[in-house]
Amino acid sequence: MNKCDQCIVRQLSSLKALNKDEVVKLANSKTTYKIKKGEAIFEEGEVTNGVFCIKDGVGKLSKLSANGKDQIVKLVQSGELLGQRSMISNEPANLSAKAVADMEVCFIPKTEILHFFNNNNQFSMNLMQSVCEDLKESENNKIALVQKTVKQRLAETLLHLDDAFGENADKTLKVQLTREELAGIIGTATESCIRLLSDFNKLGLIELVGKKIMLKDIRALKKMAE
Amino acid sequence: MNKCDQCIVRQLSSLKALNKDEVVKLANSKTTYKIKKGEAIFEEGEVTNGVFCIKDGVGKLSKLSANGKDQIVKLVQSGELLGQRSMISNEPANLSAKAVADMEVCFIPKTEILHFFNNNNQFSMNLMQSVCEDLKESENNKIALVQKTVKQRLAETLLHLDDAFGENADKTLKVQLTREELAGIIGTATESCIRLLSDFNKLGLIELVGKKIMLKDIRALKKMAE
DNA sequence: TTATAAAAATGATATTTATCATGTTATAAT
DNA sequence: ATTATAACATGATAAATATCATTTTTATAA
Repeated sequence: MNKCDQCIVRQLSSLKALNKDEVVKLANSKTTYKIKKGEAIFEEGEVTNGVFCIKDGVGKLSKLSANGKDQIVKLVQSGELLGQRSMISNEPANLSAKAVADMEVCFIPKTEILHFFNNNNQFSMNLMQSVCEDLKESENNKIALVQKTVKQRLAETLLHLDDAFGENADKTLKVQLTREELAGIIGTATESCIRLLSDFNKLGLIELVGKKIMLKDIRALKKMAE
Repeated sequence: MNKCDQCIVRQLSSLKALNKDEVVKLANSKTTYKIKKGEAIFEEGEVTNGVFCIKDGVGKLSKLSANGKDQIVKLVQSGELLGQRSMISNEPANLSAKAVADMEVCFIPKTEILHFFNNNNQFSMNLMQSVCEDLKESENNKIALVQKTVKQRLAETLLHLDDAFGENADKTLKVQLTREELAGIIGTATESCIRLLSDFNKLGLIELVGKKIMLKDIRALKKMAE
């Protein structure tokens, strides 16, 4: 009957622990809206007062550095929750969330989430595990960033994008990032990123179809990444 | 009466939310032991089945990389809990924990912690916030690692060590890391780390007292770090 | 105390990566 | 369609950092 019940976020996120009554409460308190590519869901430093469910699209969590570069911390996609950390820590957002592709999101007020957290052990456990998962990912990602060369990081990131977001019918990567954004993920200068993509192209590891990227030799990319 | 009640970990960590009865339960289930400098509390991949309270000493959380370097993710000190993440995620440890200085730790079995988690909302909230804090730190640290030069990272790290662990009577840093460990924190080659310390020394930013490090010009170090 | 190993230090050099300059191609607005 | 703008691309060069070699110093064990 109500829409939240069938929502992908409800199926994939911590919200799967909610019972029928709780889902009804959820559906009544949420607000849905659309975010165009390039627009922000929230900005670093903003008080969000709730979490965002990503129903559709792809977003990036990033932080602007002193030198003006936008470091991308994580890409998020449909099914995921956003803003859990700052809600729980009672702090303004540490990162900005912006749409990389057109998005549809729902906002759930903090009071609602905290109510579930305090009354549904499975939900609080799920939420906890999701933050723990983020922490583990962040730590491992950090190690990779420091210990691998830019070339290795690029190979690794391309494989991850393929794996996490899939491919279009023409075999190109579904998430379409600008070279600047890709550079922001691997933590390098845009020119360096472009140059390496060219190299990969010449080596037959990938194929550049306009701005799109097609992975041609996964095995070689994997070897390069490790 | 019981020792856990007055313990520094009980005062500083999530455990502060426990009531008297719970602390008694805690005291009865814990086991205390000592870890000598260099020894491991647990290793990457190990199933820990509980958390560790750090009563005394300093430890490092690190991960061995393919090229044989030990990347240090975080230093931990008395008052902190260790192994929360893998316990909650139900996974083997993602990182190794080793003593940088002689340590005294208590082990608390998982069943105990989970019981508190499910029956004490304040405790679960505290635990949650502590993981969230770790996540935020990890993300910010990651950004710093990628966007700052090795020189900036070294300056930043020295300031952080001074701030978080304090100084000896002779004004040298209290945590005594080898140059290799320091390099492992800032993510660089040991030689590069040593070379920069020499430079800092010549510039009057720090003074090298044997293997110990004394910060001489905090203001200049801060300027260098940003 | 002496032998031995580990840690720290420094030089020479190679490699990686960033920066600046400039050109090209694609995209969007008029 | 035409112009303006942003994204992509590539060359030349500089700067940062790693690697390898060697020496000095410090710690540790026989």
